[in-house]
Amino acid sequence: MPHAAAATPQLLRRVNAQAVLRHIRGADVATGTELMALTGLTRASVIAVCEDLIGRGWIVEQDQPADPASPRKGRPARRFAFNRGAGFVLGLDIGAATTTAAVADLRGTVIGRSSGSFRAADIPAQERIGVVDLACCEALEAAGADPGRVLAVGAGIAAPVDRDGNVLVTQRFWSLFDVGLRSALKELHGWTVLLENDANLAALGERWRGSGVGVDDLVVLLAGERLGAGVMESGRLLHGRGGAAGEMGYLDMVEGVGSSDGIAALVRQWSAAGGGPSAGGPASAPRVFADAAAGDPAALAILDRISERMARVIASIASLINPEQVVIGGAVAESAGALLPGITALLPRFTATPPRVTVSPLGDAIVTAGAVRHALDYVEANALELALPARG
Amino acid sequence: MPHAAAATPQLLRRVNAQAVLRHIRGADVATGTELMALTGLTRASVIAVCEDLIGRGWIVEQDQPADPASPRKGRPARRFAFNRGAGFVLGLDIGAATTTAAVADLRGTVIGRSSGSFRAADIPAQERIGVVDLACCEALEAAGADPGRVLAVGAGIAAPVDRDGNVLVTQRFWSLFDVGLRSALKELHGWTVLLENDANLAALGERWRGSGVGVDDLVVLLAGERLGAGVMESGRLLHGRGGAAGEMGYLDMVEGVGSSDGIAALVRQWSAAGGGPSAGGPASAPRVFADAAAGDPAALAILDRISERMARVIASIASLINPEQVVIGGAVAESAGALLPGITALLPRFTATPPRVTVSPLGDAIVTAGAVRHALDYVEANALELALPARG
DNA sequence: GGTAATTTAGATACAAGCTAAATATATTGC
DNA sequence: GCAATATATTTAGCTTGTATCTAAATTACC
Repeated sequence: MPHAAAATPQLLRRVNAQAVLRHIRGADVATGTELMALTGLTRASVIAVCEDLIGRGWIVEQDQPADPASPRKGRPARRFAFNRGAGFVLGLDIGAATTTAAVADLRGTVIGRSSGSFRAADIPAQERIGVVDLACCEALEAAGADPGRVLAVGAGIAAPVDRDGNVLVTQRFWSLFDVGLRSALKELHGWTVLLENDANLAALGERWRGSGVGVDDLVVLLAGERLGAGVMESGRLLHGRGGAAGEMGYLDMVEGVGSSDGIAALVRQWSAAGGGPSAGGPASAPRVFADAAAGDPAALAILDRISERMARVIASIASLINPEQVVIGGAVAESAGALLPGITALLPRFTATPPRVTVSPLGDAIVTAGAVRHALDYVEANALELALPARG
Repeated sequence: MPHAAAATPQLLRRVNAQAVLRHIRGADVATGTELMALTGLTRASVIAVCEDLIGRGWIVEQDQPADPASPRKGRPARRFAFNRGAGFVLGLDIGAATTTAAVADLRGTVIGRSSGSFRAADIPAQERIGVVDLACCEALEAAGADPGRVLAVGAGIAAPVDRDGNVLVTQRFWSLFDVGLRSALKELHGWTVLLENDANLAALGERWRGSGVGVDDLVVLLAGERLGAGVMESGRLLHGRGGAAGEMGYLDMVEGVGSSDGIAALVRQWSAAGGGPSAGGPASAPRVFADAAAGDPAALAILDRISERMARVIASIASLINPEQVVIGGAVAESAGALLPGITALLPRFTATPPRVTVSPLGDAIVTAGAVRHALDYVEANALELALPARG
């Protein structure tokens, strides 16, 4: 049996340092007195902790601001600021056809971005990894960030990933890809890669900087090339046994209707109508919506039909998970706004606990935003264990 | 802003005492050396912690066993044992028609049980509370347990309860009942009542002492008077925004089929066929199963139909939550065994991640078992904050 | 411009809890 | 009875915390 780590005095420092760091991170700059109030520690302890954190590189002591704007009495306080440039994180959105990499500082501000496309669907894993690596390096270059200062990489893929960040072997394609990707980036740059399902990352992103800020029970529908849901309950991502929570590809059949009438079909239909990423047909989404606004019965019927399907899916989620809010994101999001009133109106007919329904404002960046957040979560949780590379 | 409790040296003792107590609870009796190995602490600390726990009444020092069966060399070790009689917990199953109370010691062994019925559906809350209180007192009497030594009361009701143990005001009937129940039991006996949804408690019970032991991603379908699901993900109960997670009453409509064909109808149909609690019609469940076994086409058709409905419900859960196992419990459980092969065979057609499906072995006690576990969880989590009443 | 008031910083004394190492105690085996 | 063995207890020292007192730096005021 493994040791249950004994609580030694050092644990106290770690706990208190985490608390202090969390507050400084949230407040941009903090004084000892503020930290005393926030943490409940004495001044002596707060100062000791801050000195510790300065030594580790996580915070820096700021000069006194020469601004007469805030003239306060008494001896000026030492000002401790979060060192947002102590390192960087990468957020990756690895799709079937393209990959996007985003570089962010430790506050999550994106300071570099780059995309790359895969030449074909059946290229060898080595080439795929090369495209991803190139996107990462280009994004770092654009940000002026040293690859050696990347503390973690969050990566979203369109496959189930369990809560330990592993892809099931049964997912043959992604499995091979992943094994190679993770070890390749580790060997090339020494990076730690944290894999997650793309819909789960979308949920993280939406709760962080989307329309679900502060919502603990949140579901994000990521509809585009495929349909997946990222489910957060009590502020935590749900994975299920094999990471397949929210994989609704098969819901079609469950609905008891022919699969040609199900969700996947809905997305296809929508896409064919110009709402999806591969738009271009004569019946474009804008035209359908315009026609509907003008009162065209055929266009209205299409919208009604789509709204009802969406409402049924959301109601099914509401009955099982009871989220406070459901966000529609992904490629279909830009067209989804017009459907909201219809969906919202239908929901009470299908569920006793209808959630608020919104459309994601994050657009294409929904997965990379979540990937950045995922990497930051890891860095923040392990801050005191991670050694910051010395400033070059 | 509230103080984030500062980590003081006392926290160490609390953490280590919890760890030691947890191990002693699991091992029945432990020596200092064993605890050193399990916790990673030094002997001095382990002994100090144990002395502390003895003083608080949670553990007792056992006499040396005069058994030559285990003749060991060296100085005999002090033997610390969990004081399972330091207090008691109550587990309540509060149904629409009846209430059952179970008394258990701190190991969860049920040592007393009693039930009571409500005279009618519309009796005043005061009378309802009286029935519940009487069942509690009778169960305690049967167990020979002093009501003053009850440390917590877990109570399951057939309504949504949020993760703080509160019933939504919109649930008018249960809301009134609960407010009265909680304060009444507090005033009468000083008990702390922990409310939970009955299906959620069924999940706790099933993971504790049912067919889901050790399963972290578990769903329990509680089918009887109504249909509800208790969902555990990563070993935690899911509540959702208002505690309505798993309330599948409305799934009928979502399935896109007439509600007369849905789940509630399934349960009604099953019940009418004698599978439910209100059995008694001429077409009893045993007869249907017997006929089916004899090859009767009509009976076989009924079973097939029910199996397919069950499979669709479970598949819907599998697609959204991806549990490792689904347990069928409640009044229909006794008849459900015969359906398992059919359900299991159908599942792969409806979901890519079919869970293992089993039938609960807990019978009527499924909710009280979970209620006891719920109360024990509370007691164990707050052991060092709870003052044990002095031995009478 | 000196002085009081105010606010923060730093230093000292002490308490809680843990480790480590030396010493004491109780039992078995010969 | 004595060695071997396993456990218990004691003592010194480390880390981290609190509490309290004194020092420093700035503003406000006369």
